[in-house]
Amino acid sequence: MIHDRPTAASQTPHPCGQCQFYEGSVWTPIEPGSVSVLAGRFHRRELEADQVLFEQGDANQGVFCVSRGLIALRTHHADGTSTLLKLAYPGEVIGFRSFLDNGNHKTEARALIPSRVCTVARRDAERVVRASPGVLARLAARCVDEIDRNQARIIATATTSNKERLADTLMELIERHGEVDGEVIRARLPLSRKDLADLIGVPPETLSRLIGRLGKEGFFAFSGREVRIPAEGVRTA
Amino acid sequence: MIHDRPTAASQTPHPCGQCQFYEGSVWTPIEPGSVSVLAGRFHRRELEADQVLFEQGDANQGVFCVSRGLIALRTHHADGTSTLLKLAYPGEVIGFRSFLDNGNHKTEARALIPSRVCTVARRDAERVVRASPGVLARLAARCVDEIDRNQARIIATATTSNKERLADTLMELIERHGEVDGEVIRARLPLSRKDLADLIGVPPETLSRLIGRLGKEGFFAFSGREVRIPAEGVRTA
DNA sequence: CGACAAGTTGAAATCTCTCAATGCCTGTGG
DNA sequence: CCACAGGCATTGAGAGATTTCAACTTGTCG
Repeated sequence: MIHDRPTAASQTPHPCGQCQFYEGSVWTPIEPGSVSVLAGRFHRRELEADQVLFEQGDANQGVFCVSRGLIALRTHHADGTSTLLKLAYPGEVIGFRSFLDNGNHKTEARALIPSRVCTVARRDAERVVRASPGVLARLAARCVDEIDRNQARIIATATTSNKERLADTLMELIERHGEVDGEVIRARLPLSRKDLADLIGVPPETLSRLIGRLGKEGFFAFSGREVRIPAEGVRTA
Repeated sequence: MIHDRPTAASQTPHPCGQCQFYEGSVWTPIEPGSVSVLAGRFHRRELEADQVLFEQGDANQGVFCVSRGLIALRTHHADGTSTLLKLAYPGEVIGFRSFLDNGNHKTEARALIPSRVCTVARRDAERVVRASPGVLARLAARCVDEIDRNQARIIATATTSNKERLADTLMELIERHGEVDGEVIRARLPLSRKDLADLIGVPPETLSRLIGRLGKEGFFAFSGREVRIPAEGVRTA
């Protein structure tokens, strides 16, 4: 393969150049010749809340970067139930599992709130990866992150009670979605009770009771999808 | 980088050439020039039962392929408990997480039975990966396998009862370790009760009771580390 | 044989699940 | 404006499963 050498004249701007997550993106640095491949067929997509980006079982269409909003990755089981496997925040890459694997998506990706996603089509992504192995290395790094997260979840499930795990999950959500409001931090959870239950791994009734118990203990205060905690030493991204 | 072209005279035999898992190995195919790198510093190591290959927290020393036996990957928690995260059978690659991530091992690797492991030292592995991006792609594929396994475990924990999960785990173990003996399949489990309990995610006492219940139901018959099931349609690798 | 680890059993407390009923919220149609 | 359907969420109650701690048994290895 012949790599284009950058010249002042021929240089195409990197399509992710304006992205807030350009640093740390899997798409940079790459061979100059690949920039035009990316720039050409790069695609930005707006999703409304509840809109599906890809369905479980679909053939992989490419690699997606979340640039705004929040995407939920779920698997649906034969009996109609589903498990919420992951929340993908801005800066995260999704669809890379099936991209690397050349197979079908094992999860459904659905926007929880209005979101924006940048897509690199499969064929183009493959071309860029071939020319720029660094991209593959960075995708592998994302895999490693995913492995770490999943293992942390397995360990948490094995070693902590449901109530603790709910409290931990809430703290993570509050870090992301909370805002200081006087003496308290207030967060509007982006999840339905059902989804939150899936995340903890209990049925919704049990979640409801866990929330009731946590509320009674006083640290967390719930009202619908809103949670409040005292403002003390909690970093709110 | 200049790639050696293979010639009848200069060709070094691939060090994994004799390995039962040569096909499907992450180390093949590679650039001919990398073969001598591999061949030079390749290292084969025999482990006794219970011997440690690497400790949790150690810096990554390289990439390991299990060629015989069985390696357990565990994490140790602050409170002294531990979780058995994975059983690595012959043909599997371990240590790639920390290799890709350039970090420390998050798990301890310990032989459950006498085992053999082939090692490619970190520096050499890096060299080969740079010259042969295909290796990286194959490591990424192993990552994807790992992600799939972990997700399957998360889903199983969330959707099936402990008893079911124990039965499923036993069937997998029997597939690997069982031997047909007349009307029954007999397997000697390579795991202590404690490890088996870790794998299911319950304390040993609960495991003991689960085993008791499964035994009473009649399909499985236990005696110490041996399990027997009726021989019917079960593939025994 | 004896000591120590591993595994099992007992019993009470706690937690969770299931299923059914009720409450809450929202959007629609009269 | 109101009533009401439909979906989500909570609550109740009983059955079932799990945890914990302690006592006891079994197995193993010197």
